[in-house]
Amino acid sequence: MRLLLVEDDKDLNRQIKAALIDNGYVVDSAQDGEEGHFLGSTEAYDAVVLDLGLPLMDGISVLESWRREGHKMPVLILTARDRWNDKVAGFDAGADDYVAKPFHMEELLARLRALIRRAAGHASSEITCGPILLDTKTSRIFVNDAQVKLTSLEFRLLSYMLHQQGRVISRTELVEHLYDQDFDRDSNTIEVFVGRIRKKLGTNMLKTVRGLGYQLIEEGV
Amino acid sequence: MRLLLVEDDKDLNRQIKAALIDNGYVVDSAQDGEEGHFLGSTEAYDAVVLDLGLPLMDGISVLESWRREGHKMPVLILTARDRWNDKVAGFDAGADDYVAKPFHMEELLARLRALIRRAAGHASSEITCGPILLDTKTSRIFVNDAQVKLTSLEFRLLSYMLHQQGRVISRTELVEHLYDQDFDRDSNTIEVFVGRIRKKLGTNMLKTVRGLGYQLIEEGV
DNA sequence: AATTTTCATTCAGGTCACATTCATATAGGC
DNA sequence: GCCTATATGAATGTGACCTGAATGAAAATT
Repeated sequence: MRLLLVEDDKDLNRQIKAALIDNGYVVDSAQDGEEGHFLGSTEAYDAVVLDLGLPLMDGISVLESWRREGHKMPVLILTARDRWNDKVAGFDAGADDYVAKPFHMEELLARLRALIRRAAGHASSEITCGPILLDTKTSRIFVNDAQVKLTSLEFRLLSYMLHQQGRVISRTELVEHLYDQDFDRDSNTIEVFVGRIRKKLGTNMLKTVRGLGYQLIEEGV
Repeated sequence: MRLLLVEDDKDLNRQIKAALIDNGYVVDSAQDGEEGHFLGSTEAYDAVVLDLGLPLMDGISVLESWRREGHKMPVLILTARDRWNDKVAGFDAGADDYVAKPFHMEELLARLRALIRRAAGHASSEITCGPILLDTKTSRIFVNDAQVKLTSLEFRLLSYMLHQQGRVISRTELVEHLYDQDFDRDSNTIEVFVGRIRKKLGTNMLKTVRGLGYQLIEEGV
């Protein structure tokens, strides 16, 4: 999952970014409203963490601008506690959630998890696809109740496909969500990972759709 | 919009219910966990406001139970401020949002609006033509609920004809939509594809209009 | 009915996308 | 700092599927 973090406070930015990366997200970060707006408009993110008090361009304006341009990614707003009128403005500008500073990192992470899985259309924190089960709070994968041990990138790839299950996902989309911005896309790493995941899962649910990409689908045969 | 409110505090229950009704919602309310769980399991709600501290059955258990049963309606949790670990548990149980008591009614309403708005974006888009069904999300074709496996170009051709169903579509139009620009149009690939699709579908709904092209039409065998 | 045109069907190359394997680079843990 | 686990890129193999030609069937035109 690829996230955008827009926060001008350097320390806080670094701190949040580190926590997100620790939790397996791919993170781009911006330190002012204009850069944040630009990134959010041009790159594909699964969610955004957006501070409201920003230099150059206000957070609410950034958000309104995205929504006007048709970007629908979930946005979690970050701002000072007890400015609840800001919250109402934020929600009406199209925010999906709100966290008051100072906050516990666990809460931010929990809200992000909820946001991302809900954006994919899943209600509970466990995402299943046939015999495959992903527990999003512990980041573990099970097949028929037996845990499957995946490496970091294997997990991220499968996790993304579980969130998007059913859809046909192109290799470029996978690359965009697994790696940050620049990536030398001339190699066949995706194919290699798909191969390894298939072997570890022991099912043939991860299908290839020739010419288009891959598809995770619940179906025996 | 129909909402369920589960809150044991009588005053608060009445107060929230009144505010919701004022805002045009239809509201059912419950005063304990068991009643709340029963209503949420048996009735169809667009969203739920759920207190955590409840008699008879705890809020988290109610929520987990719903999710296990497959109910996907958005749930907003209500509980005492600064019990942030409750929030984490709530989100991981499948909550979509959280409001701390005491709260401003405007905030609750704003969050509910955001929740409902977001949940609305998940209508599955399917296109049908008689017994043929195209699930655009998963890019699959079904005939009488049996999946038909098509190759990439076969799929694109049929998909285009489904979108244009009823119209007579010339071979050149098909070629233009299947291939980019220049194509050595001296071969009979379209005819070959049409033949293959007809065989796979097993219906004769893909008619040929002599001299003009093809037409996908809903009409018995 | 004969001829011509248009469409259907079958089939065998040949290509390209994908799978697989391995060797090397890199990172992370102790 | 070493060692193991993991990521990466290249080489090679393999099969699916697109293509085009050849043949056959069905309309349409005479």
